[in-house]
Amino acid sequence: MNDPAQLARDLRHHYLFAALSEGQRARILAHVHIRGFNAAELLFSQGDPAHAFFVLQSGAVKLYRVSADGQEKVMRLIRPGQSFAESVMFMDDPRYPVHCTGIENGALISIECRAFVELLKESFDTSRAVMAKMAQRIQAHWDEIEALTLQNSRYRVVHYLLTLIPEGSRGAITVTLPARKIVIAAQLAVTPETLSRTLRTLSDEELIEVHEDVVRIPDVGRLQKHLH
Amino acid sequence: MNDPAQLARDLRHHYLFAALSEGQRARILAHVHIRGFNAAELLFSQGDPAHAFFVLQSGAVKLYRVSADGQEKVMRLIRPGQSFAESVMFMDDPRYPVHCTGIENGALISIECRAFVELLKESFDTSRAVMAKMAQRIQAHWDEIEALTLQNSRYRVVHYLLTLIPEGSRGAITVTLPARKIVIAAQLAVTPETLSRTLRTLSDEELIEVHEDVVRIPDVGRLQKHLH
DNA sequence: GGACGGCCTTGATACATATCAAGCTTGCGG
DNA sequence: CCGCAAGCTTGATATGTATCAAGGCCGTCC
Repeated sequence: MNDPAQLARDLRHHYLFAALSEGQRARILAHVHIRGFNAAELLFSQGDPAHAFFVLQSGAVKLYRVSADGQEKVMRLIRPGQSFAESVMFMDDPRYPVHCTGIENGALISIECRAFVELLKESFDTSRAVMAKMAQRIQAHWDEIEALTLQNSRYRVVHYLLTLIPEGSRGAITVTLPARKIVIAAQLAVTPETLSRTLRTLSDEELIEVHEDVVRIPDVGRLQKHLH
Repeated sequence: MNDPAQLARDLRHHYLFAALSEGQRARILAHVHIRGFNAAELLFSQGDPAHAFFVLQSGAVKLYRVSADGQEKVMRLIRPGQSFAESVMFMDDPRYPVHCTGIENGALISIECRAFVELLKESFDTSRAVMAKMAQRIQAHWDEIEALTLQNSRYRVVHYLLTLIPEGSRGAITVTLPARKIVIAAQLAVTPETLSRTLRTLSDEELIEVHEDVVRIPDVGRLQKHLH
């Protein structure tokens, strides 16, 4: 897992590195590190000075904020292959804007901001890839703000389930929840109780069947129509 | 207002154009256009194909989404000098992710995406400026998502008032609301009634004084302490 | 193997904010 | 000058979701 050659192979097809030449890739690898982490391990805190951004190699982490009274809002759930905190590359006083904690044992790849920005100067295609990714995130944020303000908790739960299914699925499909329900609830900005009740209601309406963390959707089209 | 030389002067110090050479600036100006608009005029709709992004020259516009039952959420209120929709430059199927409508008569500068991306290829400093701006927006979105999920309406109103005052102000200060209260309420994701009641409560507590669209804050520090 | 502590569910209740409704003010058009 | 629509405020009521509370299940640790 800590093998540099393996790491190079892992990153070769990642959007952040795909457009680089062999030489560039070799150069940046000197500034790429990997570390293991455990479930529940705090990886960084909101406000910490930020000199690197990340790609998750394995396991899972959550990015979240906490209110004064301890309530938690999960901003993103990160799964292997996903990158996060690229934005800190472009800040004047770079600090992580969220907390990051492991939710499953895994390994995290860190990329030094300064070195990667140097690469961006040389590789417009990489810059464009970064900008495209940031544009996607902005879109996703707007969708989330809309869901939080214009839609109710049922909509958010249904919508979330639909995001878990592969692109363009029809008919019956089974998905596995990517984290414990408490974490999913914190991502959807509802209490665990409300999530539980919403899933029960959807089950009673025979729109879904829930067994532990496995959700069967007998008819994707019908569920979509129930987005309210 | 439609004078190209004036337009060139307007844009020279804008972050999107500041890093360009004279030649580059001249070239992009052929792909920059300006148009007037009226209050309440629809400038584009969510889902429209997008070939340009914008800088507001004068007046004001709102970027917003609408729910199935007609409820409106203002995503951003744009004032002169501010740019918006830069993200569409980097989309595969570029479409505006929000509606845009004038709220005061004004003029809008549009910049053709294709031409600007060509410039980005040549000017890393401009690319970096765009990326920095996108990073700022992502930060702002996270702050907004936090405010919507972890904080109540009173917090959002107080926080909003504090964003209106100049950086680092202390003591007494007077601000003018940048739009009608209905629009502000739609931005804060509360009803006009709730906004009205919240402002009244704050007045009763002598944290603010409201006269029409002018808000006097006798003690900024005291208001900040009341963020809850 | 038993006890403890999370996680999840379900029920009862509380509360923040929306909704509905009415009245006031202001600006504009006839 | 009057009437009317739009914006804003204030009051009464409704409602969605949180909170509080209890119980069941399961995995882990002594």
